[in-house]
Amino acid sequence: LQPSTISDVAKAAGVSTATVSRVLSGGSHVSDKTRRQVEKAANELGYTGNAMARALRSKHSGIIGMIVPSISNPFFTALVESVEHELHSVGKTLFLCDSQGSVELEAQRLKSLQQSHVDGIIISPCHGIESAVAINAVPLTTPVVQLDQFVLGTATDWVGVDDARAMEMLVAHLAEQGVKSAVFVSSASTNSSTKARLDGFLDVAARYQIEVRPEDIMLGRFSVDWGEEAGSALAQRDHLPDAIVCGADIVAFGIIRAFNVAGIAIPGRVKLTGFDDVSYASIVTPTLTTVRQPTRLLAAEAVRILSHGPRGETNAFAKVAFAPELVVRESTALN
Amino acid sequence: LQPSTISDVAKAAGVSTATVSRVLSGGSHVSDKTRRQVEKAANELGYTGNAMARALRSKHSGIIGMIVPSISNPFFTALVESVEHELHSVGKTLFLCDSQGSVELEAQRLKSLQQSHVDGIIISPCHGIESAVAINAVPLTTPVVQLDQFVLGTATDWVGVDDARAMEMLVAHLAEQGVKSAVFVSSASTNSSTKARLDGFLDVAARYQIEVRPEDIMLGRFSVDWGEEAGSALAQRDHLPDAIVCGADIVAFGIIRAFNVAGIAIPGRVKLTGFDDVSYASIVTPTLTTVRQPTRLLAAEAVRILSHGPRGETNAFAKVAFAPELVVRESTALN
DNA sequence: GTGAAAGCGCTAACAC
DNA sequence: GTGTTAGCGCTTTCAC
Repeated sequence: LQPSTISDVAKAAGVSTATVSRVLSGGSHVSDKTRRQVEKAANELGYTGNAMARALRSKHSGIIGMIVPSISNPFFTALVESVEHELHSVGKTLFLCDSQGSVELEAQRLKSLQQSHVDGIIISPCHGIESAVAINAVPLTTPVVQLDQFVLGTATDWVGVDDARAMEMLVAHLAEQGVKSAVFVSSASTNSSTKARLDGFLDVAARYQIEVRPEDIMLGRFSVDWGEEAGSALAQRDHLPDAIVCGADIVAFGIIRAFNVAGIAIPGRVKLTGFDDVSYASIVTPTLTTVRQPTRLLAAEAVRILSHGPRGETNAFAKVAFAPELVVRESTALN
Repeated sequence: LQPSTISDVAKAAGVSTATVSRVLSGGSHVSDKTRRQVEKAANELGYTGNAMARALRSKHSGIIGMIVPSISNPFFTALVESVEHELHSVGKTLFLCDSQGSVELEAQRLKSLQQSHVDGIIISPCHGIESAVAINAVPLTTPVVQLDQFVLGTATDWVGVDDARAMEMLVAHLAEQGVKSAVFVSSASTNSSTKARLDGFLDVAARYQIEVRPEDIMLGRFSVDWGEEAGSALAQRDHLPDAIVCGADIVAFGIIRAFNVAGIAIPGRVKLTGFDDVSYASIVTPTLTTVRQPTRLLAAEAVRILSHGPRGETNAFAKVAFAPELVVRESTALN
């Protein structure tokens, strides 16, 4: 009833445990005959191996830990799927953690990954500043790569998207559609993505002479609920802006919901844009104009970086920004 | 640079490793003085512990493995979140795997969990029949609970929702709205959820004298794409049914998309229902009438069952079916 | 090509 | 209360 061990197999095959180990792990320097004996014995005993014992001894577990702020945000879901897929193709497995947007939980997860001696960590930090302590507490022996957000005052590789470029494309498109004033709705500006997108937005808006007043910058959380809240507030206003630019698709979904209730037509009265191009962006009504993050590429690059193992002291950290892609849909159509 | 071990701490605190172990794990039978010494030493050395060594020795890892067919299906996302939350509250951690709807991948994941010697497995099987071999291959020492779907010919606990009851509520509601004919769109009937829902649907439809012809049962996959495909096919028909009943919300989303394109009004021309009540059900247009699965309760029960540890040979397996809840929204409104 | 032996870091008996 | 000892199941020198 107890799972069989390597020595059970050794005994059954009439060889030493060392030989069994050799056969089972790549198996160089073993005669074909012993190999077959061992494989037969292993099969008959239903030997599966003990990953912990192996990891304890060999110092690597084949496990990559990943921490995201919210698995229910479809952007992160897609990211996780891509990472999982990518890891699988290099024979590694994923240990997924959700920090629920909490710095404390995030620190806890990070520590737990550390204790599990994972071979590397991919983290989408939940806070652009406060996540620093936890991230810096990870020993340098464990390679870490930040995905999406980059935390100030940390020293790790980073993979993300070129936010400035994305806003450039988005705002240029809006200007083309005749937009003269816009509102920006996103998470708190302590989020590095929001910060970069907001900076880019303001910059490009100014260049296109699109009006953005101080009260037109509405910062809350990356959630449908916050979008809905902001949307309701906007619906109360005496006059609406020409466009609403959101820092994430899920925020835009909230706006759609609020405007549905308020009876405000999109894109008729207001144009709307998102960010990420999650799958639901093409399902909601109206379908959402947004900027696509190349999640496959992001994931592949993050995994590639981790595979290089712990880095030397000297070489600089990688900062890889992928080009986003503008996806025009109904929510910014001309009236 | 190397992470410090228990013997480093022992040395620093001037005690034996056994004492350090006692302090660090609950710590009964230690004097306050030594406890403080040990804690001080551990802190100064930044001791974190090695989960693998502990698990190897103590025979339990504190890790629960979970396998779902598709993490991007928001129903499973919600389930995962709930399970994660529930596990966290009992001090366990989650090892999440995505089988991508593939029986082979599922078997592989299951084996990998087994090798990792997880304390228990929560699985939403991807196939109502073919998943059996892999599930039955799990040693009886590892408690397994099936969530959502139940695989024929397996002997484990199960937690899910009362599908028959759900269809009863749904169809009764449709009948009330004057529906006289309906189409059923879901995954392949080898999926036990689809099977139960379809059986229930046909049963109740007959009772309410709602017409369902053989070609009105459209079985594909649990995905938005399949919904869209089925929706397009329906849109071509000479005359539409009064209602479309979907086996999952995401399938209904596909129908919405297809009907949007085809210019068929919901609920004006056709009424539409989903199943699960994922968060997007209240975001799409029209908002979706559906049946809510109590994911919190499902997760809590699954975790509760696992916490009881491996079961005795004698006692029967639990089959816990929670009551669903009808959620009426725009997609079934009277014209 | 194969075996013997020494641990990886930790916990659980068992002494004292 | 605390230390000593013996492994958990595996990999990896180092002999032969």
